Amino acid sequence: MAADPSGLRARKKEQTRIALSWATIRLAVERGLANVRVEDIAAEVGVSPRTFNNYFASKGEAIADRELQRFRQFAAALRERPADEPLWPAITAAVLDRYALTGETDGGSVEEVDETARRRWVEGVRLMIAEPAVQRDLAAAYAAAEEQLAVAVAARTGTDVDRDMFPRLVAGAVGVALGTARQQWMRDQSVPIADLIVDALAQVAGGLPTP
Amino acid sequence: MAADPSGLRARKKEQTRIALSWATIRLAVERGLANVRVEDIAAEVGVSPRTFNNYFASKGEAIADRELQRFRQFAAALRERPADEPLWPAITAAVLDRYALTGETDGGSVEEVDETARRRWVEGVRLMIAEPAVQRDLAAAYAAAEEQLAVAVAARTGTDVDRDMFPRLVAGAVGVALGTARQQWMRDQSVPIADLIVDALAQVAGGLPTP
DNA sequence: AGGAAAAGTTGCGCGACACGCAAACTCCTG
DNA sequence: CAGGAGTTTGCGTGTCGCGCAACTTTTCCT
Repeated sequence: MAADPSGLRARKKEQTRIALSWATIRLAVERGLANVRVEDIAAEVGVSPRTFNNYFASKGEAIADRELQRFRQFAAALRERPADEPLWPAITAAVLDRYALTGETDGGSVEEVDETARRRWVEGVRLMIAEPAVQRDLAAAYAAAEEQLAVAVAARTGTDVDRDMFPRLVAGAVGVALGTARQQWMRDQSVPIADLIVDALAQVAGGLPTP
Repeated sequence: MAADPSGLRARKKEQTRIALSWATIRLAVERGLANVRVEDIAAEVGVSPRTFNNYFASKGEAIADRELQRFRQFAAALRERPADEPLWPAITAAVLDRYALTGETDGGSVEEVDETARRRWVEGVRLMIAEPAVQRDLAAAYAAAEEQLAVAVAARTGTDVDRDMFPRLVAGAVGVALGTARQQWMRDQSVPIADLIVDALAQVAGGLPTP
């Protein structure tokens, strides 16, 4: 479904999925989620309102989808790391590879935007994230993604997803680390997010020692 | 709001809140969430449908509320642990105190229920939890509760919730541990949940070493 | 104690949403 | 190029979520 380049068809589908997701985010950031109707999003993408619900069950889900995809890509990246690499270095590398370096900040073109616009955007995102509905779906998306990550971890460590808590604990811990890093970054963008991620992962991997 | 025995009023309020929550859970477990309307829940508790939404914004939120309260109680318990106790032992003790020992299994009376009924209940819960809507609100509830826990951890370790990632990482890790333990227990009830919790917390506190 | 104020509940109503269903349309396969 | 699987779309419907404005109950102040 996600990485399925089978037909030209699936590509188109994935394209509208992404378009819908971005449109939702953009509008929500600009006007606030409450002032965005499904109708608007559909119009923005040039598709029927009914179709929106074919892809997403709610606006929140559409918003969370980008984050979900990133997390999934990262899980996939982990799977393709050399098998003999120790777990935590592999995770860190995979995260930095697929998660932090993508320079996607906006709906399409990246480029340099003037500073005030960037601030406005970040603030908008902060407000959007604060929205209860978004929190819900975002959290759920993380949970779903962690499932996949847990499988990857299990494969790598020779543990069993159904019997051992280990893979799920690792997946969950990674999710927490990434989420916390993101949160921290939104609060203060003076430190690069990659550094925060590395730091958070290190703390988790180190057993959260009291500083 | 939660632990506010100020007036006789708040008590009553908390009572209906709990009643609504349990009623929602019970009905959802029995018939499946989709077959429970707000109207039914309200009727069960003897209150107006409109009132349900005064307490909860959705059925999912009502369901998640019990778990949220437990988590909050646990955060409170942590706050009252001796300040010189090391972090992780304090957390473990607080969890076992407030989280695992409450013998609440059903809407009210505990007692011994016959085995098949218990299994039916657990299975019902499993299905309920699997419901996307419930997953959403449950995850959100955890996130909210972790916020409080983070504050407690910060106070105990002399860190700052706004500047250090540490307290949030710890809170998140604890949440993951509890969630994973609960999940594991639902899959196989042969191991007491308290043991699973202790195990999960120990793994997290130990830096998730590959077994 | 008594009455005003604060807090909670209820009924009404509306805008929006989630989703089933079936028809129209599009792309793939042989 | 024709059959069929996969998608989009319009329509209809059952619920929601919540604002608003009475109405009732508790609390507080003098």
